[in-house]
Amino acid sequence: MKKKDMNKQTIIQDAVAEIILAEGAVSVSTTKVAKLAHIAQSNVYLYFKDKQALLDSVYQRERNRIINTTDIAELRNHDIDIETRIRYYIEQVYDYSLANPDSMNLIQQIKFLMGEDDGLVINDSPNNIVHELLQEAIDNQVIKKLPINLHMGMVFSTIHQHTNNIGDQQYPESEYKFEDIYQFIWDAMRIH
Amino acid sequence: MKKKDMNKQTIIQDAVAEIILAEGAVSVSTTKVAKLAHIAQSNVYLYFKDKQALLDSVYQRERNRIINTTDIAELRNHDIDIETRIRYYIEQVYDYSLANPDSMNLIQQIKFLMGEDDGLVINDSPNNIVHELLQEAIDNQVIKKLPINLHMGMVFSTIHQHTNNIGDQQYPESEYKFEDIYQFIWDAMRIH
Amino acid sequence: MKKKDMNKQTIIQDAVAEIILAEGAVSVSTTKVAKLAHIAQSNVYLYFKDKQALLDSVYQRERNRIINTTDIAELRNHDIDIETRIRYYIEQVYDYSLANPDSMNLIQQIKFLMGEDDGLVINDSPNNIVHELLQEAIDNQVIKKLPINLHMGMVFSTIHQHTNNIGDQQYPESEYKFEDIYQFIWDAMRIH
Amino acid sequence: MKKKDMNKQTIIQDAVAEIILAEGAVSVSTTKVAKLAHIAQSNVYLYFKDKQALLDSVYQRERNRIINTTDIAELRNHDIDIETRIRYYIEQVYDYSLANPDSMNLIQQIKFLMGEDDGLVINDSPNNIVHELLQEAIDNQVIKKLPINLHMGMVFSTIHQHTNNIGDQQYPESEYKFEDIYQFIWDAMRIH
DNA sequence: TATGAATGAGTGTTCATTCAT
DNA sequence: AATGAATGAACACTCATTCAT
Repeated sequence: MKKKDMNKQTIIQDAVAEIILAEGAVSVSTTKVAKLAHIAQSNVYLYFKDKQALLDSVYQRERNRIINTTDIAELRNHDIDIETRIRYYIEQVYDYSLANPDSMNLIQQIKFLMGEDDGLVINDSPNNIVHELLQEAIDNQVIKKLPINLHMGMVFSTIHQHTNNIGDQQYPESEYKFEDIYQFIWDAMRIH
Repeated sequence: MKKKDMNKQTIIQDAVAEIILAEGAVSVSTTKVAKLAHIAQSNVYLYFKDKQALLDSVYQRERNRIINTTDIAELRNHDIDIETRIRYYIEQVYDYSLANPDSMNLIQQIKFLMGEDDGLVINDSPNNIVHELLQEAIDNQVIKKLPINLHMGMVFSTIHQHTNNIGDQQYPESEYKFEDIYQFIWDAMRIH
Repeated sequence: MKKKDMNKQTIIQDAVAEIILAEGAVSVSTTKVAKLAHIAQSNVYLYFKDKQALLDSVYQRERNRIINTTDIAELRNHDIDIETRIRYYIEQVYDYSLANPDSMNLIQQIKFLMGEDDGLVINDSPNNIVHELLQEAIDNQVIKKLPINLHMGMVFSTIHQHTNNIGDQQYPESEYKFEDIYQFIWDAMRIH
Repeated sequence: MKKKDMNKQTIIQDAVAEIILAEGAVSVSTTKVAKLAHIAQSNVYLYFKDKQALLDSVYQRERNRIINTTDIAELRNHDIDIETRIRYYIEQVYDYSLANPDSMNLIQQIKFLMGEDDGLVINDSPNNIVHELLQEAIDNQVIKKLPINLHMGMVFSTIHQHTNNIGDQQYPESEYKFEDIYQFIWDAMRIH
């Protein structure tokens, strides 16, 4: 049993994630979580201050997964052409989203539950790098002078929609190449 | 009091809308609705079969507002250049969204609560016309051969994000013209 | 439409009876009754003081049906042999029960709801005649010296059970003759 | 306090039984049960899945009481004369009913609430033995060839009525001996 | 670390009844 | 005579959270 090695924290977080993906974030309750994690209900409060903290932690775990999976450092590498760096960024979001379709859904669900309405656009330090990158691109007149969250939101929502389409088996992954999606996004962003 | 003229149905729906916009769809409860509408809780069930029906009705009311506000018929007018029709469609979404920023948020919130994950993309008859339009555009090689919900999702999410930015006073409405937003969207869609 | 001739009282009572037979007396509510009778809920109170009065009236209606259907007078006819009169009484209960199986169930259901636990044994004036008859039979040492409600309860419960068995299609009505049932009952009552 | 030793399950079940006997099964509500058991209403759900499960458990508890109190095994002992075995069976029902008058009422009330209309005749394994016994008696022409539930219903309803009469203080227990009741029942069943 | 027991506040929903029209 | 609107009380059930052990 793999589960034996995991610590309880992780088991609980997994339960939360499972419920969110199956029934939506609204349906998460300590009762259900405990049942799914095979622990006592009160036990949840041993590992998490309250339900909010629990959801936060699941959210953060997913954020970290992204950060650890993707290579942000390169985005700051000014030796690389800015257009290339943006493409690299989009590619990473694309790869991550296809490899971890649930991850994006989790983040979206939790953000929605918490009442944040900027969709998948996340404002934390790793994303600040992206923010800087896009700001730089705007300043250098590489991409359109529009609010940065419009640029980012478009990247996320497009890729996420595409990933969900595949998950819903609307078409096979092979139907569209990265290049197709990238062209769509990049055409929007760039100055023609 | 304006409210005196309205019938109770409307008053209740307004209460629901108010709560959704202030606290999110998750927070809607018959208790709160009744309190805000200044009626007894049980009274809600005089006008709506159950909570689901209540939410549905609020959703439909918003849908109808869109349908009645926008001019779908023209989108089918084959005398008009297809590119112009798409531009016209985007313009309508843009105008509606700016004029009724809450409307989009209501729809989004209710859809989320009901567990539909295609965001603001709506699959009902008026939207089928849009669907047809975009399909025609794909067939005529006017826009990129990509899933239609990618095209539509992009229209909605971009405009909605922009509208929310204005609502959050991140910048004044005057900061960006329709043309700016349109260019962003259209560049993504069209074949270059 | 027959219903047009009936007065509302009757229509309402019919609705109550229908609900009781289909779902049990517990399920009777003014809401359901009104819906089934195609009248406004408040209208019920135009014809009946309250729910209790409504149920009482349905009960009484059934009682009267029995009284009007059966021939009690003969039971007091001392020109007739007492044993014959008892047989006649049992025969009448039997005939009525087979002809109106719902009637007995209605009475039973309503009595249950009202918390009277003497089953189908009814203590009102027409039954007092039966009571007298059986008392006379005890005094004359024709039937066993046992509480009269034991005698009566046995008559009712046996016949009612038999009727329900037929209703449940456990066996066809033809399977047992009145004589079979009568023998069972009479053997219990009489002194051997 | 005796109650301290009992576990909560039992306390709750007792509360249910008390309400049923005092006000009828219809009156059982989690609110009342909790109040009587001196616990919070929500606490009921700690011990019972739902109200149905609660009622079932009270029913089963009573069934088990009967099963554990009575001696069914002997009824199958073919070394004993069949007539004697039936008498033994009736005696056991009689003894149990007098010793536990509430028990029968509880069972009757719960069965009625659940919409089972075969009265006190119970179709579970211990009663199958009685069923077998009576079938055997019919086959051997010891008792009348009538539906078995007519035989059993008569045993139960007669004894139960008698017990209730005593409970209602219509007459003292001493007024009638078992032999009197038995004769009444047995005369009905047997072939003369 | 772990649990079961406990609870008050809240959920959606149904009910019998009243009243103005 | 008839209705629609209104309501407070009750219902079964779920929840997040606390606490003693």
